[in-house]
Amino acid sequence: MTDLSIAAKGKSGQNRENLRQHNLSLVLRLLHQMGTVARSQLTSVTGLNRSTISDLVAELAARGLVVESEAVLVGGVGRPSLTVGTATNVVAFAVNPEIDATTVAAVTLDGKLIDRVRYPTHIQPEPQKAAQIANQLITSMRNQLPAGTRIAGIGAAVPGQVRVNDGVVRFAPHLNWIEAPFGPMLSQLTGLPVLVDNDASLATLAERTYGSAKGARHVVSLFAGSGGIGGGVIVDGQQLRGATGYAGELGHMQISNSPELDFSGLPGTLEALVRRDDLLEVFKLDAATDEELHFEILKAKDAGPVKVIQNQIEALGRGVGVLATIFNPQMVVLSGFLASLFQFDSDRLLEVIRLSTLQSAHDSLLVRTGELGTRAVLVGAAELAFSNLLDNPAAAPLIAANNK
Amino acid sequence: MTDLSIAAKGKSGQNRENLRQHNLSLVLRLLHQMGTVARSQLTSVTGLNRSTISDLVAELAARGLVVESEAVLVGGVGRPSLTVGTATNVVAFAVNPEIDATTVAAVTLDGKLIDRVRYPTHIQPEPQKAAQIANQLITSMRNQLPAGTRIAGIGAAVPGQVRVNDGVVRFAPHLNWIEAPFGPMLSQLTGLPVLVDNDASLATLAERTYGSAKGARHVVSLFAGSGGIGGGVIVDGQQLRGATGYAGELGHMQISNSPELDFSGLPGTLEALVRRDDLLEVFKLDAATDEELHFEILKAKDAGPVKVIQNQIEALGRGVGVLATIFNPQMVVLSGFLASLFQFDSDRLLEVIRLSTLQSAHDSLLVRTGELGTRAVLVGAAELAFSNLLDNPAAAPLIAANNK
DNA sequence: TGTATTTGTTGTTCCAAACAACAATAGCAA
DNA sequence: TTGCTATTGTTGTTTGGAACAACAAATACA
Repeated sequence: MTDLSIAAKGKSGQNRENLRQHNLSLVLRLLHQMGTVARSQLTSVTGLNRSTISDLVAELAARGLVVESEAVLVGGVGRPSLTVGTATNVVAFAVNPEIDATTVAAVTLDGKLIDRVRYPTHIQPEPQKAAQIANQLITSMRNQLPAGTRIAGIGAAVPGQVRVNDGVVRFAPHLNWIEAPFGPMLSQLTGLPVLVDNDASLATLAERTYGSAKGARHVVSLFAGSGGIGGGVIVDGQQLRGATGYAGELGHMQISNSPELDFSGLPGTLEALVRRDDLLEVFKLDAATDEELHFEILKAKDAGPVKVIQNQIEALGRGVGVLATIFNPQMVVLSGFLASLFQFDSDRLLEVIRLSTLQSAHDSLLVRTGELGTRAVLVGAAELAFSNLLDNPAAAPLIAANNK
Repeated sequence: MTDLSIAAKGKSGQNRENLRQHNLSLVLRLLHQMGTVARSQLTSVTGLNRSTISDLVAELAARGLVVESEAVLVGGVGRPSLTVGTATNVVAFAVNPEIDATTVAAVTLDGKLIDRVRYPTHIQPEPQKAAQIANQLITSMRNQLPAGTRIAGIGAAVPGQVRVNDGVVRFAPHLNWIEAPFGPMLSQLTGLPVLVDNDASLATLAERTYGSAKGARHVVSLFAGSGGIGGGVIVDGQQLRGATGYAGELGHMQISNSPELDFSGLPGTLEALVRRDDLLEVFKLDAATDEELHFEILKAKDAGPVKVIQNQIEALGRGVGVLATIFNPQMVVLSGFLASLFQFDSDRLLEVIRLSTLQSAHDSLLVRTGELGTRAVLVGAAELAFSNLLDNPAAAPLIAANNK
């Protein structure tokens, strides 16, 4: 029998439950993103009736997800509208294993990073070891959270290719992880639900929700760090995931005939041509934070470093041009030392981008730098952990942080 | 005030009307795609109740969009299920202006191409001229359609960059059209609603609905013709359109340092490296149909032609690799003479693709040739014309084809 | 021939959103 | 201060559409 593509995502008929779920989700997402809104705004934005919004907010409040305050936003005629905000006692944990450290953070439902611990490791941690570290940090954080705090889950941001469905890290070159079931491991240890995705994809999500791409529906972003160049794409408001979850590996697209290899062994890719290590080398640095590298780049004057920077700008511009042509996004967001390259000579970078982009797609294109810095990955990971709750506020389980 | 990104698409709250519309749309789409389905299948696929399906089908039947037949699909136990199919008297017109001809076709709601006329022109037609030709052909076709036939609208497939919102062709290099309001012109002449999109995007849509990518949710396709290389992308079942509708111009992505220019003036792009004209030249042909070129390619033995073909295979492989890495699609569909290149040496092409694709994304990748040939563009254009009807079966207007 | 199985049909129930009427709270003008 | 108007929240009722239940119809099979 012919397959039914349209309904491929399962039962796609909509019934009353779906409808209620959709509207609850919509309201919670709006609050999650905007922090605090007048109830009257919810009616005008959603197009739903006043009494319906009243009902929806009441249900969310009964579930402890939102709080109604008597707050008075003065100004207009008429009865002042009540103010609604997300509960501050619902949190998610973010986990970010890296080559030299594993970081854990706690983020509230309204996007505030309230706790953050970085646990340095001397060598790259095995998956099991990283999961143990994360578990310890999370356990300690749970106890420090105020009484009554509830946990939505854990989001893990991994610098590598992740099978999003089952939380298995297929290949993380810097961590030297291959087919590592990091999500299941961490879930086993903590007893909390764990979702895993690529770090750059999650940082993109954070920039879209809270950062320089806030509210944009079509975004391409490039994140650079010691682990190479990662990317993320937002298509019509949704993360691009692809058939098996590996989409958005923008650092690995070939843009040149150059034989230089990237960390995954592909030649002539963006990641092979725009390398942090090449910058460190020409600056004669052994290691450097992003901030240190940023200042080195901006104050570069000698011919050697300038030449390396200029070459990387050319390659970056080419890459951005290709992506802008393919995706026709509203904006491209550059983070990590890519933002430093942009600031070093934004005119030239924009010119290269223009020359590599189909004109139609270039007309409306914005190029920006990321706002969230190192918070992006963690906030994005928490965003992932909240996704179940945001999709289905009535059904997603919340777990008590402790028994204070 | 902060903008409300989530609700950016307008009122996104769902009420009962939306719900009914969604379910009607779902059922009609299923029938549209599968042609004929047992009613019991509709219940299992949609997850809706038997009586609800009964009600929905009855409403669609009352509107003349579907037909219930007593047909007996024998086999199973139990009472045989009624068969439902789309009405055959609902058609859309497809218009495809090209450099040397303007083609018009009539396609039924179940995807059958029932009429097709190609009107050759000696020089590339002005937008106004092409609209006039299309109008004449459509008027004539309308009169030949059986009594009672109703028209959903017109879809135009243009070889160039199209602003989908308002039907303006921003730039079509081969037709030499710049900022041509082809959609409004044609709508004015015919009195029918007209939607316009890029030809390759529409062909992709057709392959997804009826061709070799039938039912796939993540597809990248490349179409080659005399007008260069176009592309189309399906992301999670939806066409990739981008912020302003120009996304998917896959022929214009730079994959090499080569200085050769494509038809839009960009160097080193896929279109610049994989050129139909180069093949014609090495075969010493002045002009050729796709079929003639296909045979020339497959029987090529001399060093000269073989070298050109091999070079193009290398470039095509590179391009496909980049796209597979970025999108992680289920399959890549190649059409036009790209399919001929594939058949000439599929082993080598697949090898080049493998070498240019991130392994994770390559694991599950399928490469196929298009099935629909020259019908793809026309069927896709009709698909576009049907989109309003399929999205909202209860509200989209249908116009009598004639007054027989 | 009878039984189990599946589907279509009809009348009823149920639920979430809309609606209507009214109360509450603000600004503004006399 | 006192009305008047404008806007929002609340409460009780209505409504539309999907689910449900019971029954009839049509098949395979023992």
